[in-house]
Amino acid sequence: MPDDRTPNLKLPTASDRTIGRLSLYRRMLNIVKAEGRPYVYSHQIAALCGVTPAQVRRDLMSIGYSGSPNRGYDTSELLWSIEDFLYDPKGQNVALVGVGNLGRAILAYFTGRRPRLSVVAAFDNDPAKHSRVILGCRCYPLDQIEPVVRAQEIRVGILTVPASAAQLVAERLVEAGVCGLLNFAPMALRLPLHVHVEDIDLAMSLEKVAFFSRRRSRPVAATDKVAGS
Amino acid sequence: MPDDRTPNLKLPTASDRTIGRLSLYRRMLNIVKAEGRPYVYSHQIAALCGVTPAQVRRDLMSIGYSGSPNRGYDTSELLWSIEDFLYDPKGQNVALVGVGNLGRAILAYFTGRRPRLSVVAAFDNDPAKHSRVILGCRCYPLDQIEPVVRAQEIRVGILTVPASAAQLVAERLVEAGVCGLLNFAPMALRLPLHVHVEDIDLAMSLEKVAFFSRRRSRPVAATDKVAGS
DNA sequence: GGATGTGAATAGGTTCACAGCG
DNA sequence: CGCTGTGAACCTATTCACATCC
Repeated sequence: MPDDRTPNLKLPTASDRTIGRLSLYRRMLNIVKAEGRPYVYSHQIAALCGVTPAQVRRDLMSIGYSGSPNRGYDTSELLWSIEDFLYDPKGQNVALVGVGNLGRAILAYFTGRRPRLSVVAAFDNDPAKHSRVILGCRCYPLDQIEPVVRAQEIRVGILTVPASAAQLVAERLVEAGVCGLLNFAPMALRLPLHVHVEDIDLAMSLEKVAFFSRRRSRPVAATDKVAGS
Repeated sequence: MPDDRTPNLKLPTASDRTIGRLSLYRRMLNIVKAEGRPYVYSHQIAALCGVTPAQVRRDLMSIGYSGSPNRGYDTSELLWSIEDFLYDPKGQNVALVGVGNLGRAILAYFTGRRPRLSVVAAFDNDPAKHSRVILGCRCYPLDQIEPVVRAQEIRVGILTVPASAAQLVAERLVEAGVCGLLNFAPMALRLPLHVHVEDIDLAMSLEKVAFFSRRRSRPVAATDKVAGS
């Protein structure tokens, strides 16, 4: 029995994959805009992102933005439209747990880069790191997760702790109000359904590449076809 | 017109997703084995990996390993079977290009960890890093890519360079014989079809998490359901 | 003419459900 | 019984193809 008391405003429903590509389009549109081009066609976006033009149009359909049949999409308007869809107008605070090699690299990668989504707190159980500011980010002991996450209204967490600690730390974050996790620990987290987990498994990815590199035929001719649309 | 001169041995065909999960199963089976359990059921593997039992059986089917209906799978045999399928018996050498924060973290992550798949060379255009051994890995200037990759028969590359350099570096690697790339640069690489590229886009992943964390309803009751099979 | 927007067709991956077996 | 192996159903994502518009 479908619930038809859905609000009138047709809230767009985009799949996981679509969200990822929208993030990509956004980045590429920034480049297009920087080049001073006021309009783009779907096939141009597609080429930049390595997808098909139909895919681009389908994705843009899902956020309800329409282009003009003969000029394509208005670069600035489309960019604004995607940002409006993807981002929280107030911005979102992020916490990172596990300030090891990977944690530091991730911190460096995100620090100061994006205003709408900033890593505002780091946690580690190494006392040598506490109270220090690492890459523009205050570092706290693990038992400060609860108060800090609550105080800064952090809803997104990045997990760069060893697999053995991941489940426990994740639960603490969720307990404190986090409902989205970017998990680098090679472990399947068991968490409440309302929490969205995105896994990045470096070892798995490398093994996949290694596997498929073995399967690929060696280059046959000097003039190989080129991948992408 | 299908080519039916396929060799008789039914070479297993596994999809991209399946390869990723096999890598996961392998890791979990190592744990199961370390616990001294000689047999596992598909539902146990499934629980450890956060997938469904049917999925596990399907995946194992694709590598042609069979279990026993009442004891499940022989842990050691299955482990061996997966490793035999995933890994090159001779081992594979890997090169990393871009020894920045992320590059170093990745190096630290993989160094000495896995015998069948080792990062044996790093490249960077910062002269301060040349000829040094960073995390057990010799660092060369970029113009040494060709000779080093050829000499060590490297077929897999890890790209941790800025987006602006990614395409060029990737082409050089491929030119030297690389046919699998783990790409951390936020850019769609345009490469010959025989090259397998696995993209890890950190910014995109974080944006996805942030997006879905906004959509998720806050916890309603104290006793939430738990995700996973 | 060449673009967009979109229903319909296709491809691909996951789950169901059940036969078969120990 | 409860497990495995697997055809078939299902569901999701992508692509095709074409009506439509400037």
